[in-house]
Amino acid sequence: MCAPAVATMQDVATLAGVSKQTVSNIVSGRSRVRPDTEARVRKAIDKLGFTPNLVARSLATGSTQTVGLFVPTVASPFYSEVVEEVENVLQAHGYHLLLCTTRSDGERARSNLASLSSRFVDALLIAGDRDLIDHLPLLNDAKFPVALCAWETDLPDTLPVVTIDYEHAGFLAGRHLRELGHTRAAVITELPAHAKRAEGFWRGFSGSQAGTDTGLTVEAPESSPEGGFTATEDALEQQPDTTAIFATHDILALGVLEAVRQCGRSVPADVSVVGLDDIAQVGHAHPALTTVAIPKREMAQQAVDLLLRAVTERRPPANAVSLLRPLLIERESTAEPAQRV
Amino acid sequence: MCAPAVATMQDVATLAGVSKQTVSNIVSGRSRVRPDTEARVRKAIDKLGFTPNLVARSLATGSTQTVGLFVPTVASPFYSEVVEEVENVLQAHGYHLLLCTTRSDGERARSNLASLSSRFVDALLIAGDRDLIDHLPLLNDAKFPVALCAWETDLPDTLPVVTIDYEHAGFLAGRHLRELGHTRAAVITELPAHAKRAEGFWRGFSGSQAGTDTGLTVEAPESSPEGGFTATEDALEQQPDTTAIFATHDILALGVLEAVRQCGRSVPADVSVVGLDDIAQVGHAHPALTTVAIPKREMAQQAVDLLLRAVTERRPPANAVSLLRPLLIERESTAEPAQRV
DNA sequence: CTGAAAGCGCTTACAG
DNA sequence: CTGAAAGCGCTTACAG
Repeated sequence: MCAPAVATMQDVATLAGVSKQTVSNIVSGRSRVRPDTEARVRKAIDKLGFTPNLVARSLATGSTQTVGLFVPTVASPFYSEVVEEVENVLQAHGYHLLLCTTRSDGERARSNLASLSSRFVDALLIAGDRDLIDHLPLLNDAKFPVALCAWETDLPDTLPVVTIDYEHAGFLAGRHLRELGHTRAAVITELPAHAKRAEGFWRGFSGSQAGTDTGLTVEAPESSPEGGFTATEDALEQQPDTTAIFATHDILALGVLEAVRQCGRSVPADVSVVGLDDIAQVGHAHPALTTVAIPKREMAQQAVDLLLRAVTERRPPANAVSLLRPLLIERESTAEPAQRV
Repeated sequence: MCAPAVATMQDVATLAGVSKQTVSNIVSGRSRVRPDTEARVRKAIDKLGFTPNLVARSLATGSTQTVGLFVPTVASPFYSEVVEEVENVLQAHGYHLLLCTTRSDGERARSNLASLSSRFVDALLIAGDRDLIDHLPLLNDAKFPVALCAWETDLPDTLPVVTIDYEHAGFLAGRHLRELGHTRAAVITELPAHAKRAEGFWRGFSGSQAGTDTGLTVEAPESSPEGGFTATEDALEQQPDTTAIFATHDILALGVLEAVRQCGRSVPADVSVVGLDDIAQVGHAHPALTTVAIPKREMAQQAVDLLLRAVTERRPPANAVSLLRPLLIERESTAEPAQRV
């Protein structure tokens, strides 16, 4: 069970009376072999319970069929969806996933990075910008392709990145609310992480009459429904005539919904609410949340493709930034503002 | 950047004018080396940007310093916490995490299992029982130690398992509600997965007078707050005098809280609610949820320790089942039943 | 304290 | 279609 005499290719070969190269050919399905020889070899494989040693194969081929993924955490709907999408794409290409969660711990990130940098993965994808940003230079002499995704602030210019046009995401939310007729909005946000989303929102919300004072921005004390709740209470107190709220993340929006209700107003009759991300649960919220969806699947797809292409073509990936366009999903939390009397 | 001439130990050795074994000794810090030699070698290492090839090392040592983890999904608070705990323990021991999410896809699980079974990981931990159960026999001739955790139904007897005493978890919830004075309860659950939790609950709730008809059990249509919501509406309709509800998972309990409120009753004044798991968010629910905490950290710790001990001692792990005791966390969602007039 | 040899288990050209 | 050789880049005894 543990390690007592594992069969090797050589064992199979001698049992079948052929050379180990023939066994290799059969196992990898690379070159044609006489049917009777193949049958003999397969029988020997079964008998010995032989399974090729992937480490030896990796050393010989120079490929581990594994890609590393760094995410800040997996305990958040956004990143857990990213992880699953990345794994899907990897799997489709026959690759495995080595996962590192950095947990807002720069030192931990650094040491993980260092230990992976030894040809242990064929490529590395880094999602989210919180923890690794200071250690990015380490990556400059990585021995495999590296790419960034879900990157919102401070794009480094030495690495390819596949991310979202977060400013446009905010813009879509703002334009939607303006088009519905809202004129007084509040943005519930996390700064500085979500600065672009907020900027985009105001650009979309003020429309042609840029610079107009059309509302206020409140920072959530934490990235959770509670954070959104508290910030919304603040916002509604400071600006009682608010009819539209944009939360820069769905997680926050969940708390916004609750706070609005708690203040005795209803969504969307009194206040419209828009989120951002489209995490699974907001479709079931009460009311179902209108949100700007982040195309995580496409992002994962594109990032992994980029990386794997570089791996198979043995060249560095093109150093480009690819910005995916988000999409507004209209559900039940937005409507025209009530006629004030 | 990609693969053009990576420095090897031999390169370092010739540059420093020593043999590669000396370099190996220095890199692995294994045996003492003359300070001036070491200095020369370190200089060569820096100059060449040498970093040892972990794959080659693995082939030579027979260890990849990687353990595989199977979970059904990472998009659930329970499993994402398990993943993070496992990674914590692994990291503390200098191991990496290879993650596979099975996504309720038996075939996917099987193929992942097959491809890992080739000495690619030093050990394998399987959490949750939904997807892999049919393929467990494959593991009997795995070439590395395997263990199960977070296993609730149908314990296989060929593999060691570290899990929770789920029946006791239910018992604690039931006893707590009985001790508060409740006599009419409802259990919101997922069957058959959570059967033990429900059984334990009724055992604890009925106390000495076993067999008494003290309430009803309703199955949630899905594993989500909405599932809990719907099931609670049913329960309250079928049994209007319910004063206590046990949800067999916190996720369900979130919906229970909402449904009770929606029905015009309040928690805990009219109805007490107890969950199970203690996922991060329920501490912030309104009201904060009383729940039976699953010691995930201890579970991860014990499972990984078991596995790594087997790895280092080169023997199969003891084939035992270890049942961790959950703990009742009293918060604000439970109280004595109101005096009915 | 340092070096020459053998080996980990595969694969990749290259001959027959 | 099959086999003998060399090599992937380390480490592990074993000599000096």
